Amino acid sequence: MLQLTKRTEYGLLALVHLAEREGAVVSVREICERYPLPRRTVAEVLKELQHAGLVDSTRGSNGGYTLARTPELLTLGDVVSALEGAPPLTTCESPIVLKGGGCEVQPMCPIKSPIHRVRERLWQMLEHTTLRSLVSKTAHVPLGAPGAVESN
Amino acid sequence: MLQLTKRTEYGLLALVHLAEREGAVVSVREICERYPLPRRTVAEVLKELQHAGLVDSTRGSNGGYTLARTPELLTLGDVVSALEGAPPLTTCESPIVLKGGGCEVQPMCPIKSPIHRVRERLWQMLEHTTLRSLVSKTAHVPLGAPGAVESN
DNA sequence: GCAAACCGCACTCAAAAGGTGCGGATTCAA
DNA sequence: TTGAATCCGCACCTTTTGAGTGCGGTTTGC
Repeated sequence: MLQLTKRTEYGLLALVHLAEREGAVVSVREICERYPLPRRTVAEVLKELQHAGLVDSTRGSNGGYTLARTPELLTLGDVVSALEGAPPLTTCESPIVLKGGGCEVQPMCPIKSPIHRVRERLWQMLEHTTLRSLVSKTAHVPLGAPGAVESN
Repeated sequence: MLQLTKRTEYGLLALVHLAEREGAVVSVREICERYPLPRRTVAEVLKELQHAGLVDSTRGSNGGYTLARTPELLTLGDVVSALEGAPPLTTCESPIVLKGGGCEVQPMCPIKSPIHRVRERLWQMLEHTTLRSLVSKTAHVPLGAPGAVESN
């Protein structure tokens, strides 16, 4: 499906919240008090984002996460590629080949190259959408009412 | 995943082949002799495309499919929306809402509107990619060697 | 009549996505 | 020093979605 995964949504929401808190160390708990998301899954996503170098983690009692870069330098492309991998968009390269030597020999199957163009345009779009542009227009909402999800 | 489904690939390949044959009635068998695709699944996809009005079908012995419109008027967006449905890109509208009234009351959750922008741009891209642009640059290859897949 | 093609329901199988159990390590503060 | 809050990491389960097939039927041309 041409759709972002829930994990990517969670990651975006978490990053938006981190950006709103501007450098503060933010715990998973706080994020899940702001948004009704499953705590464990969000934690896993943050961990992946940390491994990808998008956020830094602080362990211990007052630990949590912070953005590793400014929101201007964090793009949707970074998030998607960290959580879903670079998008192949089709599996054309692997199984589907023209009979009698098509894609393999002559790298110009009738469908592959246009799809590649679509993919590249999509990818450019993702890479030019910064986290800042996802935050800037929205008021800096103070912490909302508590109530995480894990307890369900 | 930010990726087209195999069915969409099959549909595109089939439509490209239909376009190459310029109005001829093309059977599923012929398509599967051209590309090593599972016959039944391709048939199912063609059927869906027919229900969506993208192709016309002819029943009987020399039956098959033809394009319902010229390749200039058939877009990637038509194909994707016929086979995958209009892309929501996120499920933001349904389950994820800000606590204490966010998306519901004030339709401006910090993540929804930018995602919508991304979605719309992607959608525009799909709608401006015509089947013609997927075919034009490739030579009109004559029928290749036979050999469908169903027999596997 | 027979073969080739499309039609349509429903079903199975496999892969992906989403989420959780459980124990551990680290840090802060009382 | 003890305990609570936090992140860490592996492995597992459940649900959803995607891909493909069984099987019988209908339509059409030779």
